Amino acid sequence: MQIATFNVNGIKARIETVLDWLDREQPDVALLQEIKSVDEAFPRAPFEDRGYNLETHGQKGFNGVAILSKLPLEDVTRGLPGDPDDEQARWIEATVIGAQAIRICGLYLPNGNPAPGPKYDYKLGWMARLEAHARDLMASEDPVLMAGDYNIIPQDEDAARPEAWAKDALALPASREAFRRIVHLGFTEAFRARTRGTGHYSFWDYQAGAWDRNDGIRIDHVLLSPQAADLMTDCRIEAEMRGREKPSDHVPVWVTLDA
DNA sequence: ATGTCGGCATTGTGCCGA
Repeated sequence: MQIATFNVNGIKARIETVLDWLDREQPDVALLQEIKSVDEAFPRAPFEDRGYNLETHGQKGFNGVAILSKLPLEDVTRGLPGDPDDEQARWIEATVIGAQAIRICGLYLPNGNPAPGPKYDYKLGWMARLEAHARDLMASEDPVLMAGDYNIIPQDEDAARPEAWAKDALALPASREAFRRIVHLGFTEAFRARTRGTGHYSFWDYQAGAWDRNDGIRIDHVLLSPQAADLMTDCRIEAEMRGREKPSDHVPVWVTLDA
């Protein structure tokens, strides 16, 4: 089973890019972030015509997540538990029914800039809720995958110019600590389980020729519970997508599971 | 630090978020 996470930066602006990608790469499951669309305005038809089941959790203008799946989806839930007053659309989860059932979670973690400030407080609060929910998911002992735009640079090696991000919400010590607390519940960070070293990025700013200079950061991650990690046979970043026509500022990250 | 982009409110362009 091939699963990809992809921050598309606006589904309406990116529709041709995303459809070309689906036709070429044929993921079984795709988790999309920053759809920037309400559910009623999401262009469902071209995805359903290609045989994808589609579940969205959108809002007007910002944020928004979606799950595409060629396999059946069951028990879909929307919104990260822990704060009924949180109106930002950043979490969706569903069970994908393949050779074995996998709980798949798509997330768009808050950016948090500027830090310090209320946006950073919201980020850390959201991560505390994520930790609590991840603990519950881990306790299920089912195969669980949590993937998306984490807006976290886990280590200095995950940035071309770490010094430029030292005071940014994506790399501050408190951000990294919150990410590690989640990983340390027992999750495997899929990419780093297979690839070491510098130079591996999933985001390049649109500004200042960041792609041309390979001035990137790695902020899109896949976390696997032990039961899911045991199924992983590959994980890769599709960096070449950043050089295509009308790219998102993020590229897809893929995992292959023997399921 | 800022060389860009998407969406919104809104009809020409400035603001916000990233």
